[in-house]
Amino acid sequence: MDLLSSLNEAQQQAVLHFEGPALVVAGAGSGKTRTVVHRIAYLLRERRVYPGEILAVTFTNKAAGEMKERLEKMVGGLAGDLWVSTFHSAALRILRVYGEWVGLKPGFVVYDDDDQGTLLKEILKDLNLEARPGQFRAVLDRIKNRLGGVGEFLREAPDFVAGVPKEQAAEVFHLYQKALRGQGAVDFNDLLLLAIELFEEHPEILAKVRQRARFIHVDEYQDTNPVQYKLTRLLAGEKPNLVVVGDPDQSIYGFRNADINNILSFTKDYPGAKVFRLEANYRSTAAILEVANAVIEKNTARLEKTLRPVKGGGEKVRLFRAPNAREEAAFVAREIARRGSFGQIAVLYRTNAQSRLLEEHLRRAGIPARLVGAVGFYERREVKDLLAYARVAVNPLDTLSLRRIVNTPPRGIGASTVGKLLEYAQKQGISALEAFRHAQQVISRPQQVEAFVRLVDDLIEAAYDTGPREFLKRVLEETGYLETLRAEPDGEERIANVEELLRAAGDWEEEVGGTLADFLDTIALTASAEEPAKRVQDGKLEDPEAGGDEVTLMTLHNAKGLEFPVVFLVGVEENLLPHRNSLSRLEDLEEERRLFYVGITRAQETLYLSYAEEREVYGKREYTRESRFLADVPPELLEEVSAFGSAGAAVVIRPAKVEEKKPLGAFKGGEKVRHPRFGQGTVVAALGAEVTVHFPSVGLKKLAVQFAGLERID
DNA sequence: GAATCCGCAGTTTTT
DNA sequence: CTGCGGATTC
Repeated sequence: MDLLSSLNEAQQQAVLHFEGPALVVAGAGSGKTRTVVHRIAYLLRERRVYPGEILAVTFTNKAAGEMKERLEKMVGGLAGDLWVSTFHSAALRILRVYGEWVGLKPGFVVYDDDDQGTLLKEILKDLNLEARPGQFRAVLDRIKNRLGGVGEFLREAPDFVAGVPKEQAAEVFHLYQKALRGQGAVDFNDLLLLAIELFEEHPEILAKVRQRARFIHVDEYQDTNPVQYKLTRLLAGEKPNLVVVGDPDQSIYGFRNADINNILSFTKDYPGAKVFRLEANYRSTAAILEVANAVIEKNTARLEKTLRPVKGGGEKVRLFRAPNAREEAAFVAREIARRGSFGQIAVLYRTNAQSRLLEEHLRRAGIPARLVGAVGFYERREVKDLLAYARVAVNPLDTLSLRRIVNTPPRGIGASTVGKLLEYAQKQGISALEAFRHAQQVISRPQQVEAFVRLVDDLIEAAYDTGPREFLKRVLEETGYLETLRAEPDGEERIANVEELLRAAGDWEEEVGGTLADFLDTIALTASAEEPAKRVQDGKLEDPEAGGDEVTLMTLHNAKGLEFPVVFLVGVEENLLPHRNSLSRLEDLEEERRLFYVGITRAQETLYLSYAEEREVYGKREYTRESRFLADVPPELLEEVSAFGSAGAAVVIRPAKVEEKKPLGAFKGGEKVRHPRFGQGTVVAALGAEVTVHFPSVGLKKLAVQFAGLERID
């Protein structure tokens, strides 16, 4: 297959880039992944680069999987040796090999946000600090995500953070780190920080890894944080063959310390970097793109870029003003019912809390829907309980997990017993499990604890030679956990979740394979958005692949990178989009605007915007008004619809003819044409009455369709 | 030690 | 409104 012929001029240029740094500014729907995949194939085929020298970093495991799949299709078996991974997975993989060089214990586990929160809460409680754990986690993340560490934090933070003096916050941070390491655990941020530490202290290891990453691609570069930036720099080295791909207009993870400046100043950070701009948009109609462009133009933190439609014309954007959130949801359900073909439709919102009403109305209307990434599957209590058994078996030092399972299901080992045993552990300087072994010296009725220790020892033994599925089944058998669940109010659903976990474990064994410890690693690095989606119809978890014709519900953040023929973007109102917590700072407001932009650019054909003038927040009624961002939508591209009308179909209040404001003529991107003077060429983009054509003879030309006298060649 | 009840805080987004 | 933690009761 020809690597270039199916690409437009800008994409080709990017693909042909060989050595040195390059920035690919890839607008929404501009064929970004395609370009990266083709470039890798080009390196392999035309430049004779070994697959074992190429690293591609993506933002999610899902994206990594998709890229790998596409590469396999293009280059076949060679793809097996490529390194395609997220930052975190890559770091973990390195630390599994070299972790001991930076003080990690062999079986260390990765704590997720939940565990991080639990640990933090305990420390705060021990110190009698009245701080909000939620806020405190943000502080912790900040310290860990911005390189400067505690020193910088103490220098630059205000005197009080999360309700406590910053010196005390720093103390909590130290205790937290100590507790983590003490039980052989690392958190998400540690993965990257320790990788950096490893590289800086052991240049020989860095040199080795660099061999494996002579050509580096970083996708979604606009979402990298300072730590990831540093890691990239280290890997790229003195002579960086580094291609970063991204779109500052889609930078929406600032709250997680992603720094949009990483992409904005790439050409300064990497002198001599080439810049390629992918602006031809293959996804959306001209109308939708014009709206998107008009909205994002208002931002200041940008790289100049305008999306150019390949598709023509299109319907106007529809706006529905609902008297309240209930009516808004009802409108969405009615419109969807009217349209049919649910699989093409997505409903996007700013906050997860908004999904509830929508779910309810869709269910009532009998519309099948799937909820992406809401209540994390791996965050459910019953799932975490079972996995805690696995974690203890793999890493007996994991006290957090040990405490979780010690009385789950209830086996007569209550809080006071555990308290005594932990105190003993502390005093003796031994691990919690060791203290459990000495139960008869500590408590008066040690039988239950002794039985529990036997169970744990059995499981530790089993963990050596048992796959995840069988291991989990064994836990169920030996603990009688299922029976306990059955007695609970929503036991049936919980049991279904347990079954789903077993199924997931079985699938993993088939598709990936490995030890129980590997399985835990996979789970730790899987984001909720990548999990099996939740079916709204029956409330149970099912295989997302199994379904087909379902409406997709998700947050704007989760929608990045996806596209749908029909998109409903709901809650376009003040305090929600932009969110109330983002109103005071300009940077935050701009990020909210980018979120709006991301939402708009998900739509291929039809875009609905809606908001509610009244909405219940925490059961309290609140009044709101339309989002300030709506003012930036060109009025002539907006069409207001009403809920009233026969059969409940949306009725256009101000019917305006859907004029083809920018007729595209007959040309489409990729088509071959002949020009009277320039000869044969390929259409790169068609924007309104103007087409951009690449001619081998003279390069890129912008031509007016009307006058150019272009002829299509078949 | 376990079960039940009450009060209050929390929801912005997540690798 | 929900879910969690703490207090109260069995």
